Amino acid sequence: MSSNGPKQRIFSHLAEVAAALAHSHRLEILELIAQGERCVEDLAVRTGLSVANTSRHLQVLRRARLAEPRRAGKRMLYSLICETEVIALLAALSRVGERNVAEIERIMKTYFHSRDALEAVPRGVLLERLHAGTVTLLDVRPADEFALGRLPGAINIPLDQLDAALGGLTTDHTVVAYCRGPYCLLSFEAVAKLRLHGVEAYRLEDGYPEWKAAGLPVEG
Amino acid sequence: MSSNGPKQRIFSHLAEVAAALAHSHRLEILELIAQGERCVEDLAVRTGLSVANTSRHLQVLRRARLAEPRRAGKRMLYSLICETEVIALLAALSRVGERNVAEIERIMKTYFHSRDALEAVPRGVLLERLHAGTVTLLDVRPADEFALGRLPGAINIPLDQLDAALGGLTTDHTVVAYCRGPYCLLSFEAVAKLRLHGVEAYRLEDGYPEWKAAGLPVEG
DNA sequence: CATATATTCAATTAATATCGATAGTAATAG
DNA sequence: CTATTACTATCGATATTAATTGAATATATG
Repeated sequence: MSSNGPKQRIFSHLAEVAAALAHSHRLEILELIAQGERCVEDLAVRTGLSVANTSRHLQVLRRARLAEPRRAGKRMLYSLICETEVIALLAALSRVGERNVAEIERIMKTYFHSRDALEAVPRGVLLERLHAGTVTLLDVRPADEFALGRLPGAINIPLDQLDAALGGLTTDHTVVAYCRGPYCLLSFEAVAKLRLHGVEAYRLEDGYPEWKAAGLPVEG
Repeated sequence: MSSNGPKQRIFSHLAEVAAALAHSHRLEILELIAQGERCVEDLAVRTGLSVANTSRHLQVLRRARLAEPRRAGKRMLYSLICETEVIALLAALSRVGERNVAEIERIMKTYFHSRDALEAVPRGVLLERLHAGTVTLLDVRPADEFALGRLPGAINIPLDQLDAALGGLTTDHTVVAYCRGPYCLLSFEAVAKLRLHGVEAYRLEDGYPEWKAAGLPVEG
């Protein structure tokens, strides 16, 4: 805790919010609930953490007022509070991290042998092309996340079903793939697969939560 | 540290950046060096921390690549890296904190019995009124911070000299006061003093670093 | 070399993450 | 209505990590 001035006390409160972001598991949880509300066990399974640990992390997010549960029967469904602001904060963190921590760039480049090749389409460009009808919009997240909310007109082929679907896919259109957010790898891999099959494919820069936070229309 | 996927590793890096923000002393240090570069001892004096502790905190900021020193003789002068992004991150943190942590509002209201009365002037409005020449711009930070950089046309009367200066102050103009940033209390107190003396005074919302980060012109 | 300044070290204290077990709390089966 | 089931939260214990201080070390100046 703190001390004298009101300034110190305010900084302490802001520091608590930052502390809630200061753990990779919590960032992962935030990315997940940014897709839509999720119960504790669900989050535990997806993150590979124990339920007790997941619950503990959720309490931390709750105390920092970043996330909030509502009861639905036996479950507690967690979601972001003030989605727009929280997502903006995560985006600002990513931007600083990306610019400052060269390691992040390195990981991206190592893992995907050519991140540059997997060009990102900005939201504005996608909007135009959706209007013009010159693009197929592909959501490669798991089906249940798709069900919780999606970009308008998107079709859902989860990444693990993409290979199977590629056979029957007719592609006179360019494909734009999206997933959970800037560090979700699903869309990267999807674009790589699509290109191997000769499809002209691109990633949407950012993912569903950022789209929604930008006030753009969503379905679901 | 972490584990398997590249995603986990990226989140770990972002978490390190967040961890660097997760301490009130470091937030205070960041606010100070956002005014301009500062040596370690200087920061220690201003924050009331020991030099060793200040240095330690600066190393944390350095590792997170939020701040960076340059040598100047015997001193190491620290400043922000990528000012614009870092200030945007701090602003996003403040916005979430302010909206989510009701306590912050409460502190502001308790300390200043009427925060609302101390209306904040947005940057755009100030720009217009500066152009029109209908406003006196007052920088109430310490003289050395003023020397490091300031808004164009501002006059400097540090808060602790304001009472003395009030006698000789002729005020046919509205006064807009600014200081270090949204949680710096100097401008609040200045506006309160000015109003007691019958001057029509307002605070600039945010402070010098945010002005500079917005790409607006500065002097110095 | 003596001085001023900054960093690092060693040691203490405090906070956080994690796990396994236990204790709520709400739906539902009887 | 009660007992059971299915989740979630909390507690106690341990391991890890962070903050702070005072002393020691390093780095530049003159």
